[in-house]
Amino acid sequence: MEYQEAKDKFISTWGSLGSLWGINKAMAQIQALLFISTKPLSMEEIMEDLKISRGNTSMNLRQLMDWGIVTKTLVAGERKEFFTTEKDVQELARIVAVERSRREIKPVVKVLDEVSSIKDDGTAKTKELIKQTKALHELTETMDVMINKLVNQKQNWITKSLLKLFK
Amino acid sequence: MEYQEAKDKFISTWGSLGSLWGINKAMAQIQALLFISTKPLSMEEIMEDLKISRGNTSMNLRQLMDWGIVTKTLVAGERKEFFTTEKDVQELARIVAVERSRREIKPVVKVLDEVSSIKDDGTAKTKELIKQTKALHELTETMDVMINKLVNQKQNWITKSLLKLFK
DNA sequence: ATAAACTTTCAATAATTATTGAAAGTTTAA
DNA sequence: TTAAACTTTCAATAATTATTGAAAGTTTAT
Repeated sequence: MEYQEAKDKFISTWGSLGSLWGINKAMAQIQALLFISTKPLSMEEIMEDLKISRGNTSMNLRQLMDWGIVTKTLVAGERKEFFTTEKDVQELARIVAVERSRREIKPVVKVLDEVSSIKDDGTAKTKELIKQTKALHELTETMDVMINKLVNQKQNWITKSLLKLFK
Repeated sequence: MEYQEAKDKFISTWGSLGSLWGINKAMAQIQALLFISTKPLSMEEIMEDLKISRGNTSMNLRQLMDWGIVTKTLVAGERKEFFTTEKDVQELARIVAVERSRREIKPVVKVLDEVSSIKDDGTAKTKELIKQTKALHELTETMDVMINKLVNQKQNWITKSLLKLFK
């Protein structure tokens, strides 16, 4: 496999994985492109390489910056903006985990808490709703705590966690 | 909040969470409905409760069965089929984790392995591609091992894991 | 065998989500 | 200032994904 083929394969795989995880394709592909780039890229270069429009590139770069995965970099002597992504995989994974916790898990925990706190009117169906959503609430909250715990180990968190689990 | 409102809120939240995670809305809603039901439900009842068509119900029930989350149950004296979902949250989480590992993570690990194994032609961009995809490969594989490790503790795996991590 | 009761399939359609591109907005250099 | 260089916004459109519903398929009881 040649460089170009490998590159395309990586970008497209990362893109479809992204959309499977609620991150849109272009966003994932831009990140992938920056991830394997040896230097910061301009909007122009990204558009050209991925064959996507200026508008699309602009919007998705913004989202990536909102996630804290991509940052603007100044390139000496250049007027236009250049972009880079976090290059350390562990730090990348940390950011993604924290963001997903904040955006997706926490709101669900809140709803589960509300739903499981309704007044028990004594009927079987109400009891079941309360019981099951309580269990789900507890699970989701535990998972969230776990993620945040894992992720706050900073240095080498994945390896450290793995070791603990294997004991 | 009354029973019906709480039920609707739970089902719709679970539904949108589902679509955020690459599971379609109807599929997640059917599972949610079964999860809080006090008895097995027929296709008829599911259709009616969620206001979705027969075809949609049939297809999504099949998917839920493929995932191993929903099972057909025979109800004495009834000809039609009835459905139930796994009611234990920890077991449910285990099944989902194993399935996602199989369906999503493993194929990506494979691609990353292929891409990171291309011949190093000495250019900077090839070196960078290899380096970064290798790092991603290692990360993804470690995470996959971690998930499978977590999940194979069977009994009370989440609590057990949390304890280990807190030490 | 037949027909009623039920489930599945799948082409057509609807709903949702992503993408474009050009106009509006902003920044910088001279 | 002004105008060129650049970025953002957003209504229109395209692409994708989900849903319907009716015909075809299957099972069961008689």
